[in-house]
Amino acid sequence: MLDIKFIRENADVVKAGAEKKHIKVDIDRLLTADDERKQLRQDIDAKKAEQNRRSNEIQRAQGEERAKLLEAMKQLKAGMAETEERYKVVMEEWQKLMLAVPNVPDMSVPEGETDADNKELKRWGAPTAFDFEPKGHVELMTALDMVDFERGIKAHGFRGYFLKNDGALLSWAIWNYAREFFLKKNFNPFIAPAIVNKEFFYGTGHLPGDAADIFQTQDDQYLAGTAEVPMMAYHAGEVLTQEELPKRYLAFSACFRREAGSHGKDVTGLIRVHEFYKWEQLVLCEASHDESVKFHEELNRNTEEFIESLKISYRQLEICGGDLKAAHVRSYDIELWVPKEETYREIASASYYHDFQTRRFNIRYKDAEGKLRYVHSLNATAIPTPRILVSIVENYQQADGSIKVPDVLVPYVGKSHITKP
RNA sequence: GGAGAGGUGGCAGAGUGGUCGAAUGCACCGGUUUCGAAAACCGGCAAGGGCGCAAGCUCUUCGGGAGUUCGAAUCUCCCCCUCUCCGCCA
Repeated sequence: MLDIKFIRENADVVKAGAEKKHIKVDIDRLLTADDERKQLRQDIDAKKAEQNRRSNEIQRAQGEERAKLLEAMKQLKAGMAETEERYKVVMEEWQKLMLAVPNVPDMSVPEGETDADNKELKRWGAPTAFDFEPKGHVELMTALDMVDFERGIKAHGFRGYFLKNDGALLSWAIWNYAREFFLKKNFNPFIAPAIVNKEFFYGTGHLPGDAADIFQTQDDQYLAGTAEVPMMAYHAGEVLTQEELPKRYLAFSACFRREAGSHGKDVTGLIRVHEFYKWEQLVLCEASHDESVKFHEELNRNTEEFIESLKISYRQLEICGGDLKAAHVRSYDIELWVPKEETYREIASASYYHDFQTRRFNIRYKDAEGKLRYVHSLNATAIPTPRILVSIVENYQQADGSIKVPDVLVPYVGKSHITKP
C-alpha cells in the first residue's frame, strides 16, 4: 500500500512504476475517486459537526423548544443518509484501487517483460564438470532410496513426495547447518506458523493477486507459502521503539503452494512441490532508503555465502520490471546450477519493500522526534528444502551413482558419501 | 465441544446513555532541585483524516460489523479474539 498523499503528489512516478512492472492500474480513476471521497467526507463531517452541536442544544432545551429541535434534527439526518450511502460506494472503489496500486520499483530495476529479461549481475563458480553423463536428481535419489515419488503421489497426490533414509538425513543436515550458519549473522531464531489469518496475506501482497496459488482452510485462514507472512503478522498493529530496530529474524516454517498456473512446469522431481520447508531471513528497520538498501545487500550476501560454502555454482539476477512483484521495490534472485538441466534454477530471492507492507500491517515506530513512522521491511530466502537437494545431489554425484556429501555438511550427515543401502 | 469471564490510550486499569477522547498509575518528554544523577515536586503527553500560511477549527476511533437514540465506550443483535474451568487430545 502506498500513501494516497504520495500517489497524489507523484502520480507520474506511480504510473511509470506500474508501467515498468507491466501492471495495469487506473491511477487517474483513483485520483478522481479520491477527490470524490474527500468531497463527500468534508460534506459528512460538516453535517456531523452540525449534528453534534444541535445534540448539545437538545440536551439543554425544554418543552416546545426541544420538540422543535428534534424535528429539525430529523431533517438534517435524512439529508445525511444519502451522502453516507454514496460515500460507502466511493470508498469501496477507492480501497479496491488502492490495493491494486503497485509499489514503485527502484530506478535501477531494468526494463523487461518476463523472467527471461532478468539481468545477470554475477556468476560464481563454474558448472560442475563431469567425465560421465550426469543423472538427474529423481533418478539419483530414487536409486539411492532417498525419495519415493510414487508413494508420495499415492499419499498426497500430484507433486507429492516422501523423503526417506539419506534423503531425510540430508534435509535435516541442511537445516542444522543452515541454522548454525545464519545464526552467526546475528538473527533471532523463530519457528513460524504456516496457518495464518487471511488478512495478513493482503499485507504481504499475496492477496488479492495470488489467491489461486494459496491453500485455504475452512476457517478463512490460509496456508502461507513463506514465513514472510506469519513473521510480518508477528508485529502487526504494533508500535516499536527506534532502539529495538532493526529486528533481525531467521524463521523456519513449512511452506505451502498450490502452484496453480504452473501445472505444466517441473511436473516431476523436487523443484516444484506443494509442501516444503524454508529458512527465511527477515528484517524490520527504520524508515530509510539507505537502510533498506544496506540490509538488502546484506541478506542477499548471506545466502550467497551459504551457497559458496556448499561449493555449487550460482548466479545472481536482478529482477526486471515485468517480473517484479507488485509489492517489491527491488529484488534479487539467486539461481543454482542444475547439471541435468544444464541451467541455473532459482533457489533464493531477496527483496525490499520500503513501507509498502508495513503500511498494510500497521507496523510503526517512534522516531527520534517522537513521530510515528512505518518501519521498512525486507525478506530473503536463507535456504529452502527440498529444492536445494536437487543441486546438491546432482552436482555432487559420482560416476558410480553415489553422492559425495559437501564438506560442510559431513559433520551434520555423519558420513562423507551417500551410497546404496 | 460445554460453561463462565473479558476485550478501553505505549502498558496497566477505572468508567454502564449527555462537555468522556476517556479518571488513576506506570512509561515517555520538558522544567525545578543537584557538581552530576536518583528521589521529590511542577507541567506536557492517543492516533488518524479534513480545512487553514499559522494559531486554530472540525470529523472519526474504546475488538469488528449492524441497530436503538437528538446523543453510545456505556443499551440491543451478529461476528472475531483472549482468559478460566470441564471434556477430548499429540
